[in-house]
Amino acid sequence: MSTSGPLDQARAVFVDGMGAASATSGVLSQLQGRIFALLYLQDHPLSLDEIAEGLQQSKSNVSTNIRGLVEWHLARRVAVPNSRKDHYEAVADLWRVTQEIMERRFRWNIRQVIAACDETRRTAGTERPRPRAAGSERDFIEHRLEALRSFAVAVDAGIEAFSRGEPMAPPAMPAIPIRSGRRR
Amino acid sequence: MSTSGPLDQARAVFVDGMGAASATSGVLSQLQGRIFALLYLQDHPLSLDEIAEGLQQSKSNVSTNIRGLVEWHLARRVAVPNSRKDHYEAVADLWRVTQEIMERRFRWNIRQVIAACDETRRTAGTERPRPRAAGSERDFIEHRLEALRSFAVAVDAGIEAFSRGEPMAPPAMPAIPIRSGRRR
DNA sequence: ATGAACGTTCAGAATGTTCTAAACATACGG
DNA sequence: CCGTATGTTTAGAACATTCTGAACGTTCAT
Repeated sequence: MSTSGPLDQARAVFVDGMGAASATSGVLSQLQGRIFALLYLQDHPLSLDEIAEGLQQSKSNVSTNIRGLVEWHLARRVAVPNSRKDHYEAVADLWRVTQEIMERRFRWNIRQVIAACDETRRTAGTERPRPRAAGSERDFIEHRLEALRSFAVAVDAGIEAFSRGEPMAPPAMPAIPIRSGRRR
Repeated sequence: MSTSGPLDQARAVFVDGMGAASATSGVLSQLQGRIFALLYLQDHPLSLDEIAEGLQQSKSNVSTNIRGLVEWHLARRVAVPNSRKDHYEAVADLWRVTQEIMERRFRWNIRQVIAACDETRRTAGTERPRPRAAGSERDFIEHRLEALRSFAVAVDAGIEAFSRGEPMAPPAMPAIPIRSGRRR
């Protein structure tokens, strides 16, 4: 068993650091961050058991958490020739992944805000044509809702620009030699 | 007591919607979102008790949660002339607030990633000059760390651009009549 | 000084999340 | 068909977060 060469030690540092970052990211759990980190510094796919053993977690916990990673397209399940086990590798194209997270997490979130504004306006506006003397207060609310809504729309557009377009030199990741299914 | 006009009903919808959005934002708790929503649609500051009553929460809970809102500069504590109570109002300049959140939350988070890369590199590199025959693997790790690091730096710069500069028409919020310290 | 009006802190209850081990399901080699 | 190897589901334990009411400290009017 290859216990703790200096490279494994480095991996441990990375796993901890990325785990901490993930825990506060609002996107990934700490464990998902740790799994990703472990995979990311590996030049070959790892099996569930290897991951579980490397992170000192139960297989079932790794299994459920890795599903999230695969859904976010941060990891990929790959077949390894002479093994029946599932193996996983980190996705190398971080830009693509980031786009996806922007789309599915942040834009979705900001659209919740937009939807809240719209729904509120509908409630405030069409409840009755002019139920009682509250003209000015109603206008104030309308104004604030419009302000928030247009702001949210602007942010949404901004995220889209950042995500869809190529805002600041997508790092390109020039062909790392991954050797996706190797072994033997 | 002015229980549930159509405007209050609209506020309730808004409070729920923003609460839901906040709960998944990774920045604010649900209750913080609800407090902000309540304040945002009010043309005058509210006291702790008014907030607590409006949201059906204990004063202490509102007290602790509102502190976070004030720290994020989403709400402001204001003095109201003839009352000893603290009063709070929502901040209207959402752009400013968003900048702050970008800075303090997202950029800080991405720098964690950068720091993790750097620390890992230090661990992998200077542990010993060349401890044993693992040349290629070490290079692979170095390469991946550099890829992630430069990506993170690019994203960091992107957030800064989005935040510092004026990316897409900062909605401007043209002078809403707030009547900050009104009453009587 | 005294007491009423406030906001905050704190201990514990209520709720939610994360983790484990065991049961279960599925495929595969004999 | 079996039994073994494997991934997934599930029940509940461990842990964390959120909420409440009571205790506390401060301020202010009397």
